[in-house]
Amino acid sequence: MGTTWLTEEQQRAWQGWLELHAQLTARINRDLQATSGLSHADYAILVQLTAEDVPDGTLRMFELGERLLWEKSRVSKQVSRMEARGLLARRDCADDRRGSFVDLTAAGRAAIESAAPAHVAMVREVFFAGASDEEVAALGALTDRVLARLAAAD
Amino acid sequence: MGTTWLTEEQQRAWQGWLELHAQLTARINRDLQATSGLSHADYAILVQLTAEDVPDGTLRMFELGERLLWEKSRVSKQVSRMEARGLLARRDCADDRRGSFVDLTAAGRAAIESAAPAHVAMVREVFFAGASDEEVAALGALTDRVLARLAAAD
DNA sequence: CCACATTGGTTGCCATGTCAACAGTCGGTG
DNA sequence: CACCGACTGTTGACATGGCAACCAATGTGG
Repeated sequence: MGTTWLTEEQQRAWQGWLELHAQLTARINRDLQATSGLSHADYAILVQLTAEDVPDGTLRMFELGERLLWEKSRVSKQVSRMEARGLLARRDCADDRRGSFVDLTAAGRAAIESAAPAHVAMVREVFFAGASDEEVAALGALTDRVLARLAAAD
Repeated sequence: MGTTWLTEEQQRAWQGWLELHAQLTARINRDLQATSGLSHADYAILVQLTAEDVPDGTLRMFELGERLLWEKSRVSKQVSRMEARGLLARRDCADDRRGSFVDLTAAGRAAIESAAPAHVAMVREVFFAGASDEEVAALGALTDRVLARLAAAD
């Protein structure tokens, strides 16, 4: 007996997933770049620094990494690029002399405030428009389940 | 009146999508790399060249690009890398002297035949295990709809 | 038949991501 | 206190992807 392959339905769903993944990422980056000059990675960092539970717009490098599930080197380089563009500022940590704070600058805040409405609108119009509550719930359930399996196998 | 944001449910679903996207991609690449030394991009190319409608394991460069929805430069570079590893071979096209065929080599066929079972098993176990037919159908419907919207807005 | 747009493919430059190595710091334990 | 392992962050080497410029070949309208 041979390998168990995917059913026809699964095959289509999986291909659809992969294609959607690629197309949506491309679209997000293109839109963000065009409307605000930000990459999706820039946007993700700015979202964290303007989150409700970050009232002062400041996080430690490692906190950014934990929140975004990014490698520390990725955070470091991303912050460096954004710092060079004036969106962020590094600040030494007095308590732990290894550490660095990342502060949102006025320019950074302006950038995400300018980018967010169009980005959110795009997500709503492309991703959620026409989706029933049941579909959204099903998607949520699927992602939670798959993420749990991914985490379990690590 | 302000911007229309996402509902709580949509917010969670969207964050879940983004995280799933990141985690699943990482997992796929790690697994493929570990079990067969292939990247997901390698695998995608090999899948096309071993597709049922490609009986001779040969495609033109541009056909690979169309099937995968990849930029031509991406195809070119990917093929170069795989050619250097002996998984593929380029062959000049007699009919159109600009063109190149890409031929699957024996090593390339062996590589995907060795990689596919574990990869498919992982997809089944992580992505589809525990999913009802309704969930798979809902996912398929969602991807089709979003892809249509993405295509429409281009 | 010729001028010109189009197509197929490659290349260079830049941005980004991973991994591994490193440097400095902290903290707990003997 | 001294040591050693864990933690924080940076860097360099390398792989990859997008974009634009480019070359060569094709085909098409006049």
